[in-house]
Amino acid sequence: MAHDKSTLKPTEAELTLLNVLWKMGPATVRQVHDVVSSTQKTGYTTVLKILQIMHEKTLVIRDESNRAHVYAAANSQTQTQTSLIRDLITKAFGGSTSKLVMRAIDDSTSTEEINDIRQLLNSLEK
Amino acid sequence: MAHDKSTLKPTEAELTLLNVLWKMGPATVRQVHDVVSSTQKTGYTTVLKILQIMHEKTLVIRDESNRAHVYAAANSQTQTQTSLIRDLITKAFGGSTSKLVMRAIDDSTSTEEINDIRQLLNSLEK
DNA sequence: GACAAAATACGATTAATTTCGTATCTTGTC
DNA sequence: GACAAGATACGAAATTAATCGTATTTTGTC
Repeated sequence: MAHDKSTLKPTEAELTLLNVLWKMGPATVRQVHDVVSSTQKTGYTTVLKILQIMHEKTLVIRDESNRAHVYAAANSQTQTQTSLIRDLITKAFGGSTSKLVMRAIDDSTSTEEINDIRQLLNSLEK
Repeated sequence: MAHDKSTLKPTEAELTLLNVLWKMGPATVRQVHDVVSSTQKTGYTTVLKILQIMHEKTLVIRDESNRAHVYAAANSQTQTQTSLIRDLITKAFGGSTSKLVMRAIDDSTSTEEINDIRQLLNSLEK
């Protein structure tokens, strides 16, 4: 089936690069590679190729005015997170947000996290 | 990198079949296919093959004592949901459960869901 | 303007996933 | 025990994802 462009889900490798771009802001291939390769052993041209593919998919935008192209995430981290979690809720939680939240919280969740969540709920109008 | 068997993440097609098995309990290929094909156009042997692959990966167990093998999910729905959500929290939310919960709840979340989540938080010991 | 450094483009390979056609096996019925 | 129905096994094609080597292009410096 053809994919809906607006809700295109990044692959794992793509998400890794998006995380770098969200953190650093617009960056060249070299800058992205420097960050990524500090954690994983990934070749420079691999990062380049994935960014090029992401550009075709419009997951990133590209400024070509300089020799080293500058890439930036096309969608905000928030938008992407929302899309990913909606997808998971649909496919693994029968569409129930509350079931997902129940599973998300477990013994390893810190008191701070729990309190943050409580505050969030308090701030809701509903 | 080699994959850790215990936290093996089902693919999308595999998750679809697991959802059926969790709902129906142990079932034959035919039974699973009947359910799946009511929603999607998927061939019988495709379902068979995926279940066989899942068996190799130990995502399902198989009772071969009858001619039509009976498949069952190897892990509970709860375990799998927990594993999927942990994975997403790590890869898309920088490890923060509260950030994930913030994104999970949006305008489309019903009052009932919100109240369920409130009750969950109230029932926590923390 | 030649050279070197450093960038992109391109193509090919490998691996994983999904799909399904065909072959084969099993078993109840006559 | 032959047949047919219906099951599994097997192999291969099609797709998507991930990787990287090599070729080519760009540009600052001498």
